[in-house]
Amino acid sequence: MTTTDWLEELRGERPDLGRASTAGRVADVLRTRITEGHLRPGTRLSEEDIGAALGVSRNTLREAFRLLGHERLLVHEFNRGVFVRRLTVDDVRDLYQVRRILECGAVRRLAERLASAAAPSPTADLLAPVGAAVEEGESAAAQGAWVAVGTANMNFHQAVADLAQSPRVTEAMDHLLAELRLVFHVMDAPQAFHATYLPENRAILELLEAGDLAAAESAIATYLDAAEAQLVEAYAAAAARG
Amino acid sequence: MTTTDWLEELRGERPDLGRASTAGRVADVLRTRITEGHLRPGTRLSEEDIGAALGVSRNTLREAFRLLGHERLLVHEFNRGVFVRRLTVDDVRDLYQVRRILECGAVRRLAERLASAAAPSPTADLLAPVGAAVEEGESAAAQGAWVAVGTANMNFHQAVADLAQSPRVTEAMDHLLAELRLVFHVMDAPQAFHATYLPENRAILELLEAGDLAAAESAIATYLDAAEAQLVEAYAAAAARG
DNA sequence: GCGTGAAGGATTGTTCAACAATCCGTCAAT
DNA sequence: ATTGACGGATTGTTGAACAATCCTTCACGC
Repeated sequence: MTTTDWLEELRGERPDLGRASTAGRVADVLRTRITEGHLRPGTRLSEEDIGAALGVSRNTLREAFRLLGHERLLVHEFNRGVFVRRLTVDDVRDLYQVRRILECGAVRRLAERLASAAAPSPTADLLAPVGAAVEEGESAAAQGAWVAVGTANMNFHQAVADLAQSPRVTEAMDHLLAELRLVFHVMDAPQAFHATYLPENRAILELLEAGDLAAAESAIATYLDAAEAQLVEAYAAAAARG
Repeated sequence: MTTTDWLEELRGERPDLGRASTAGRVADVLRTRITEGHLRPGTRLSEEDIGAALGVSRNTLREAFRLLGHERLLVHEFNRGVFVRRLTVDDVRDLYQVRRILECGAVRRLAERLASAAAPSPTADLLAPVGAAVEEGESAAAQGAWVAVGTANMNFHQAVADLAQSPRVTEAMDHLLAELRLVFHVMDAPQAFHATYLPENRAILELLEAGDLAAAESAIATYLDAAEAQLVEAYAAAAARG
């Protein structure tokens, strides 16, 4: 192992060091509680109450709110406070519109990169995260761990977007999926929703492994269309009830 | 005009009402100075100095910094302060990677929407902003207003991305172009750079108007490849000098 | 000369307290 | 039922204070 390897490894741990910010840690705590559904959409987050509960000052808490606001998990209404975001049906449609562009675009860019390199199919290490997510989902389903099935499904699509090998696409997809979690917790049975699409994930993986990226892209598109339709219907019904 | 029309119009003015925040206005001021090149990349923004100059407290200024940090115009280094972002060559490549996905994706989504509606070509009002940006650029070039040529070019690509009719894509493209402005100000002659591509913009517009969206998408892709190559070369040279 | 380490100043991180501005619910009046 | 005024509660913003950290300088020893 050379010196530059050492340094390169250390670079990877730099983000952990920067985590010392109090506001960042507060944001982490709130983010988890939101994405895991303990804080329902529409809930108002009182500066005083939460500040007292977490033992941080209002100013620091405000910085945490800003962080989550830009991730679209919170909305900030002037002179009224911050609320856990409540997504409209139009928001859900838009999220899937962006997913179509991002996920299909990632596969398409990968295809063009392979074409210019005269490679027949993606290398195994590129697809490793995708395959891992597929198996993670299947084994979770076998054990009946439905929550884990949901996160595995998210990991799968995150891995697909990561095929673009673009830090900005990765981050955008990360935020996008966090937003989508807001929707899932309003539904009745998000478990069944995710389990439905496990076979499709494997089919997409196999198309990617076979190097038929055009078919994979098209499979993702139809997957997203179906998921959007099902989700919009279920969400509209849930929203109508309250 | 019915009552609901009135109300719908008013909804569009809601964002203007929320603009009363001091931190938001401070962020606006700083954003302009950064994107217009008055604050060079790498510059450190002292909390005390800027707070005194703008007449706001450190806490408020911090909120403004946080806002711009999430737009990637500023970088925040713990215990060291905030700096105007200095983009690496890899950042430039990534920005163009995302542009390819977003702009081409927007056209592609538009094509699929037209196909499902059995429409031969996009409606005129959809392409109006694109056409306006093209003419804006050409008339600015005729008058030698090179700065205006640059903004017109940005408007063109923003308009292309807006074809996706997705609020999130619009916002992402907005932030992306703001980031790119950081690069242009480091170059020697950004004017000539933008002027080169005026004819291409018109060609893309005509392909869109003709309804040949596949050709338009491919034209955008080659445009972006060329622009990226030229920009990366110029930027690397400028970065090497200092 | 050169790398090491300590002292000092400057800047940021965080908290606290205070006041102004704004919103929300209540209640009375028309 | 709508309007208008009042009062409590919450947020917006400020200023000051202290701890933690970084950067510079300078002296020291090899």
